[in-house]
Amino acid sequence: MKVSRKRKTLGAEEAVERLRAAGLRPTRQRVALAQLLGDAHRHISAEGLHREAGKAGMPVALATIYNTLHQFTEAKLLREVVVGSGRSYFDTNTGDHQHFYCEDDGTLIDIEGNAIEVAGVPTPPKGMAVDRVDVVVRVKRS
Amino acid sequence: MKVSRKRKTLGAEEAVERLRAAGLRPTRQRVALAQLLGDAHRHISAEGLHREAGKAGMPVALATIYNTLHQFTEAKLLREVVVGSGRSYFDTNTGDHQHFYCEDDGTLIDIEGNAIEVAGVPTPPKGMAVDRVDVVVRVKRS
DNA sequence: TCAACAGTTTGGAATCGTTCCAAACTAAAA
DNA sequence: TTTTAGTTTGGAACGATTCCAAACTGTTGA
Repeated sequence: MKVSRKRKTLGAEEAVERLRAAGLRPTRQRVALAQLLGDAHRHISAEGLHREAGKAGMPVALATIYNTLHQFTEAKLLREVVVGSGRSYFDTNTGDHQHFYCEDDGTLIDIEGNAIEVAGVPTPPKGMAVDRVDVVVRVKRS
Repeated sequence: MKVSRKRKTLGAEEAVERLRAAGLRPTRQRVALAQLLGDAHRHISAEGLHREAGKAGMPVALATIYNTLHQFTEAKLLREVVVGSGRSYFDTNTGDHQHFYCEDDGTLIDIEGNAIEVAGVPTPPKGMAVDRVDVVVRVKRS
């Protein structure tokens, strides 16, 4: 039999709270998605979230999923992780951390930010400021 | 008036040489592309190389560009740099180095490998081996 | 309370970069 | 040469994402 692990979702009020705090109008769809994204640290794709919303009985148009994901990212509720062309993940962990990326199956695994360290980043070109330093440790089945 | 800087391309024999060394049959198209990629350190997209080949009077089908770019990458003649979904660059610099990525205009700038250093990469999950550590320093116009 | 408006959602079409395909071609081996 | 295995081609197909204009809905303030 299939073991189904319970996913910790947010309560509606809590979700509304977060949206307001981020300056986003708490629409039905945004609240639903905020609830689904919940509290746990997750790496999810637009397609995946779309499917989940459907299963959870609160279908949201794919276009809205994309809009929302980008708005959430803008509002620092999510962080976008780019690992390959055509493979974009959204990470509910917005804290300081990096990732292992398994090229074989496209899996992402967190690396705690206090474990890894990047030293020697040169001064950015004139008129530019560092926004973020992304580290992707590409691993392969050995 | 427009100043046109001369791009250093490879001689045909030199290109053939490289291809043979990499175990690739030196076809007309591969030689042309190897010549265009030349010696200088460049960051180029498939689309861009396709255009360049056309301008240089040796048009190559886009499908061939993709094939070739991947074969060259496989053969370590190029390195693929992923910075955003749907934006894949090929780097003629296959040595140890990392990149600045300007989110505003999609530009890549090299960071010498001996300047930057990543410490504290945890042991990869069981059965996995580190293939490469990619660092992308995202910068924005300030 | 409700009208009005600005912001949001929607499905479907459009676009983008990339890959696939089967037929035509070509470098290298025999 | 001929043969053959590897390569190239244009166009169709693809998956992910964005665009669009019409319908809808939080929010504001009368």
